[in-house]
Amino acid sequence: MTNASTSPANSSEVRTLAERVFQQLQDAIVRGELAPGSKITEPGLSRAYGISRGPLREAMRRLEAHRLIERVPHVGARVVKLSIKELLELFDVREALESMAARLAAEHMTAEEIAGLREVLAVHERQSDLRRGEAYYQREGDLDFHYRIVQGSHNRMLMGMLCDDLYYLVRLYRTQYSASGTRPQRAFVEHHRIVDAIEAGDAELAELLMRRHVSASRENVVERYAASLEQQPEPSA
Amino acid sequence: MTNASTSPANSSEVRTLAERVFQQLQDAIVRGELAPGSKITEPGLSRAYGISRGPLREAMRRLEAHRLIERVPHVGARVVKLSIKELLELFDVREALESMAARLAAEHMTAEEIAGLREVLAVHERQSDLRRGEAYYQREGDLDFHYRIVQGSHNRMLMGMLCDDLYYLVRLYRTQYSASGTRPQRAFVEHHRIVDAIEAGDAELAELLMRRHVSASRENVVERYAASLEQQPEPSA
DNA sequence: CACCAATCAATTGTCGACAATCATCATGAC
DNA sequence: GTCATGATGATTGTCGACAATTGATTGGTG
Repeated sequence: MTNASTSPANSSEVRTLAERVFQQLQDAIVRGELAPGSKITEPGLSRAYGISRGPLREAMRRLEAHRLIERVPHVGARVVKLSIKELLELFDVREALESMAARLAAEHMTAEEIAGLREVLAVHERQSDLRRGEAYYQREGDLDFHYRIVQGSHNRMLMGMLCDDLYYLVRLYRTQYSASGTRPQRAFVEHHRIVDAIEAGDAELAELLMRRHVSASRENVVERYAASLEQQPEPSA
Repeated sequence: MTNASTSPANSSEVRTLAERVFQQLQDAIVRGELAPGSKITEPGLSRAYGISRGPLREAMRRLEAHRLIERVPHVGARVVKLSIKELLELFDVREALESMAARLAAEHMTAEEIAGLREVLAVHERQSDLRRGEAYYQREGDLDFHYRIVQGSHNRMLMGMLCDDLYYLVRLYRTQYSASGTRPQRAFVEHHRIVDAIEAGDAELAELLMRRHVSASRENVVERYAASLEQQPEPSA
């Protein structure tokens, strides 16, 4: 369940129309149903979802705040299209925030939370054994892992930034660049070592390992991009 | 000018009503004109600013996204009131993001930007000499300093998070807790050392120094809070 | 006297319509 | 043929009104 959130109204009843259509749009964007860079128009979405423009505008404002769409006054809005530059920026921010999260998790995580974290890794491993090529569970499991560590930081501000904002961008990137299994086995051992450090209460080590983990993931993206450029050089736009 | 922002429409003409009232409200909250914790109502603000509820709701949505107000569906909104816990959370996030910003600044800052940074310190020093007790310029200068380093990171995502969101919360805290000169002289030498590291292109050192700098500021808050508790212990609420 | 329930006022959520602004396309001049 | 210019269509920004939900007040009861 990567859909967990820190916001109050979530899997429980969604009180307002704007809230519901926001979640629907968020999902549609992250899953790639709304193509990145495509223009979205208020009357169009209003008709598509059968609601008025009022709640829809509120939903779009929230999407803008979460950096999933970009708006220009009097012009319109389009779904974000992560450039390679922005993608690397995202990884730098993740490196900063997630390493801090790991450090705080090592200090504040409870025994139950650590047990749950180990369970995620176990499930993860089972699925990784069963279907090696199938990367979907791998990917969702990866986010689940990071999710739990952020939750373990017990820092609500950090949780909001990562779980409510950045992780949706990460998922968007994975669909946009159709990034399949991102170095599964290496990431796996790194995950284990991070949990070990957290369980040992070694904040500094947990922070360092998480930092390397995200950084390695970033380098992986750079390599993939360089390879894709070599194979199919894009025009010098 | 700490009012600079990364958003496109800024000091230039503000195109839309919602944008304008958003900035006005943001200013009013940060300056403490709207008391922390006070309830704000749509018809009330609508009358006060002489606009309809439509643009006002959009402005409030943006304020909510920036964590300056808290909304509950069907109930209402109130100005945020930073608890000591949330304040410390804010400092942890700042430590993570600003140390990363300093590191990136050491790698990417241009000669002109570094010169501008030194100029800020010089102005800062002059004012600090002139009026030692007067902390206002000190404070604004402090934010100016941090501002420029974040800009120097050349990471737009980082700039958005820190300059558009967190720094407004920092200013809100300073008015809310009426925090006067936060250890001016020590912070000053720390600033100088950070610039030295950036100018030398020593990313690791710049990161470490910024980290300590923010961490020390955090400890200062903890001490002040402990002292205030001692002097005037609050009920065990 | 304390506690619970129903009514009521106020606020929020939603809707449809009008005005302002912008992108497009066609027309004409150079 | 190319570029500037004006009309046109659509979209965004703004407004006022109605419906739904909440919190409080008032009245009654144990």
